[in-house]
Parts: sequence; C-alpha cells; structure tokens
Amino acid sequence: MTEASPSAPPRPDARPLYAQVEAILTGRIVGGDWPPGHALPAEPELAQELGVSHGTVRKALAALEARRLIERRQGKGTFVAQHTSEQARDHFFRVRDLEGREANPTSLVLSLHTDAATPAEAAAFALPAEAAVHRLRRLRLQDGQPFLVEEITLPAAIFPGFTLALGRELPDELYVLYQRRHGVTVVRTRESLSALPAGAAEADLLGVPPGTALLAVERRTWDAAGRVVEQRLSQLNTARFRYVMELD
Amino acid sequence: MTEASPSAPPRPDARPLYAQVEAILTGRIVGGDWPPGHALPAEPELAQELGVSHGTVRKALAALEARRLIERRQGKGTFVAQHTSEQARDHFFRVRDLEGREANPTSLVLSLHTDAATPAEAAAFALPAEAAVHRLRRLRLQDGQPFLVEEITLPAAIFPGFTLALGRELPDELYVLYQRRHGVTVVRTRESLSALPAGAAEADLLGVPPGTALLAVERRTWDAAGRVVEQRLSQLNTARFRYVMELD
DNA sequence: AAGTGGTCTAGACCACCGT
DNA sequence: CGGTGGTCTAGACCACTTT
Repeated sequence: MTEASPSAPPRPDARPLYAQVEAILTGRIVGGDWPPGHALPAEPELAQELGVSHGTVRKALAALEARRLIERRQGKGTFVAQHTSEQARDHFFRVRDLEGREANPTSLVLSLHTDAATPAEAAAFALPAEAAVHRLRRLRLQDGQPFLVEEITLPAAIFPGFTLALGRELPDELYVLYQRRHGVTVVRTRESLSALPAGAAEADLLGVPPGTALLAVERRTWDAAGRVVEQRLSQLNTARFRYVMELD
Repeated sequence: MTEASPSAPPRPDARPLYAQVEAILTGRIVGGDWPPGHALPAEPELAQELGVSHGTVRKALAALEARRLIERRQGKGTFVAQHTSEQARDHFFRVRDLEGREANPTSLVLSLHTDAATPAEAAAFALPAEAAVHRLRRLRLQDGQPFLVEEITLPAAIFPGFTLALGRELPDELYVLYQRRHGVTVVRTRESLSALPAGAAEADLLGVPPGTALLAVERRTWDAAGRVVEQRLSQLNTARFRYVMELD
C-alpha cells in the first residue's frame, strides 16, 4: 500500500485507501489470480498483507460484493463470484410472465458463424476494421412456445473458437458459459428498448402475423475489466411475457 | 436504543444496531419530523442521543443515503432529500433520445377528474371498493413534437384536492409536486413493458398512423412509507426516443 | 476449539465549509 | 476558526461453520 506517512510530499494516490484496496483486489480477480469459486485470503490476512486495517479491508470487500464480484459467507469465507444460471437469469434477464413469475426458457440455436465486423461493431468493440466476430441467432421458448428471437455478436478475439451445438437446447445461461469457457465475467449491461413491427422472418419464427408489435431490446454488455464483450438484439412477443424493471 | 447489556435475557431486537438506527431515522423522515430539505442533527449528536457510536450512526446514514432519503454534504451537514426536477427525471424517467441524451420534455395536461376506483385499482392501492381516485391524462412533447401519452391514477385519500391547470405546461416533474404539495416521497417504481399497436386516440395524439407499434410502460409507484401511491400507463413512440436501462 | 465473516466501539486525524 | 462529514485504526466481542 502507498505510504501514508505525515511527511510524504506530493501525490501518494488521491483515492482513499479502501478504494485503492478495492482496485488491487479487482485486478487480481479479473486478472485470473483467483478464478471464479476460489476463496480469497481471510480478512485479517488481507489486512496484514496490504498493510491496512481490518475495517478498511471490509469496506473494500463490501464494495466488491455490491458489484457482485465476490460472495461472502459468514463462518466460511469470501469467494470469487460464480455465475450460476439462476443468478445470471435473475439479474440480467428481465422477462417475466403476466403474473410476474420468472420465465424458465429453453434455447434453440438457429445459426452460428464467424465473419467480419461491420464498422459500427468494430467501433463498439474497439476492434480494428473488419475484425472477426461470431454471430449467433437463437430462439427462446417457454413450454414449447417460441416468444423471443435473439441475434448475438461476440468479438472473436475475446471468444476464440466459440462453439455451440446447433439445433440443440442450451442448458445454461450464456453468461455462465462465457465465464467458464472464456474467463469473461459479465458485470454490466445497457439496454435500449423500442417497439417495432415483426418482419417476415421473425413473424414466422415467433408464430405471429407479420407486422405484430414486438418489443426490441438492444443490449451492450461489459465485463469486469471494462471491455465491451457482447452486443445483442432481442425481439420479444409480449403477448405472454413482459419486460419488468424495478427502480429504487 | 434497546439495551445491549450482557445480561439482557430474551429478544431486545434481533436486528443489528445500525439497522435499528436506520429504522428510527426512516420513521422520523417519513413521519415528517424532519421535512424535505431539513438538516438532520450532526453525526456525534445523533450518536449520543441514540446511545450508539459514531460508526454505527454512519453505517445507518449510508444506508439511508443509498435509498436516497438523505443527502450528505461534507462540511455542511446531512439533509432530508429534496426531490428536484433533475434528480426525479434522471432516476425514474428512463427515456433517452437516439444518441443517448436525456429528454427534456414539456407536459400538456389533457384531462383531470375524480371518480371511483376499479376493483383492480382498489386492490392495487389497498383501498375500499370504489374509493375515489384522480385520473390524469397528459401528453409529453420534445421540441413541440408529442412522443408520449400518459394516464396516471392517484388515490384521492393520499392526494386530497389534487389539482393541475389544464392545457398548461408543467414546469416540474410530477414527483417533485407529490412531495412538495402532498408530502409523498417516491422511492421505488416497478415497470412492466410491452409493445402494442397504437389505438385511434393515441395515434391521433402522437401524430402516427393507427396501428403503429408503441412501447407501453405500466408503472406502479411506492413511497417511503411503503404505500402504493400511483399507477400509470405510458405509451411511447420509439421513432425518436428509446427506453434505456443500465444493469450492474 | 479454531477460524471465518459481522457488529460495535472509541478515538484520531483529514477535507471541506462557513464565519 | 469551529463545525461538519469522510477516512482509518486497533481492538473487542458475536454468530456461524467446520474440525
């Protein structure tokens, strides 16, 4: 830790100590020193190693917990967060049925191939022009009924050799797979919602008349290192499901 | 504060001290002991009055700040939150233009009258059957162009004598008005989004062809005391504006 | 019993704001 | 300058989990 001695003259580090500790621990987690599920050192141990007090370590850990990078369990320890299907769906998948219950959909992969990024995609991902991206198109169904079409774009540089079995159901949430297979921990998304009439292809897939009003969700996704790691366009038939948001 | 003496036998209060302090302060704020904008006692003063340490008071205040019930300003003091137009819009109004800039709309009141709650409304507001509710219909415009129609329902018991000048622009966000004129502090909303074709009346108001896909937002609103204080249905033309959501 | 995270205290010092 | 909130420490004790 930077010295806090009374005579240190210029700029040790303008941020408070707990913020510095938070940054150090964030770096170790996103850098892979401690993989998902791994236990962090105990609080007194961290305090001694970093040369700060117990309380300062706890304040940093509280911030990491709020960002969902770690999980703390009394009596057991502190662990790097594992993305589980339930957590990922609960947190980032805002679709609920008309009674407010969470959807529990299955996924059908329609296509997956790799090609050159459009200029807009290259800009969004901060990639060179025409860098390789994977494009995934899938249909999500509840009780055998399709209700959501998604087109997902991933930079090949971040997801080398990304593969999925076509036409097969996906058991896990995609974000779990990103973490387990590619070390990508999703921590933030930004979504822009609009309403649009169903095109011929989407109408066919969703089993609705062309022109039916659909809810379009354009999502951009960031990982713990602050990189844009995914873009997706989802089109939702809101006859049986809604997009639900709580603000407080 | 409940005694924490080592010999207190049964259940003083299972919650941690800071949670008890938070509950006490919440009660004073929502009860009106300290109106919006009023300064709270200084931290050492609160600590002494409640018989807890400085650190415990600070932890409770941090929770109140996270809930946006108070604002702390270093060197000045801690104040009961004032809803300002900017804050209310920023936090609860998720509409942005296509470049991500915040909309800065004006409002046109189309109608305002009082009648009997529907059974669904009575249930939502926990009111007796056919209790009085105010119904407000308004149009929101940006640069003179309408883009949003809203129907707002308020329980008359919570908003006695609610009035607005018809056909006039509203300078302030409604939630500011709820707090200033009726002592209602909005702290939470839940929104359910769907896509639907524009009806004849909405199409006419928004200047779009009937059947145009609109984004429908059904909002339910709670105040700091946990009461449902508002329901509204907003219909948004997403040609120029989007509903934007950040999750992390 | 030992080790973990969770709570609480008492006190020091700093950064900012007003007079 | 005195008063405010913000940071940091050292240590005590509690609650929970595992051995």
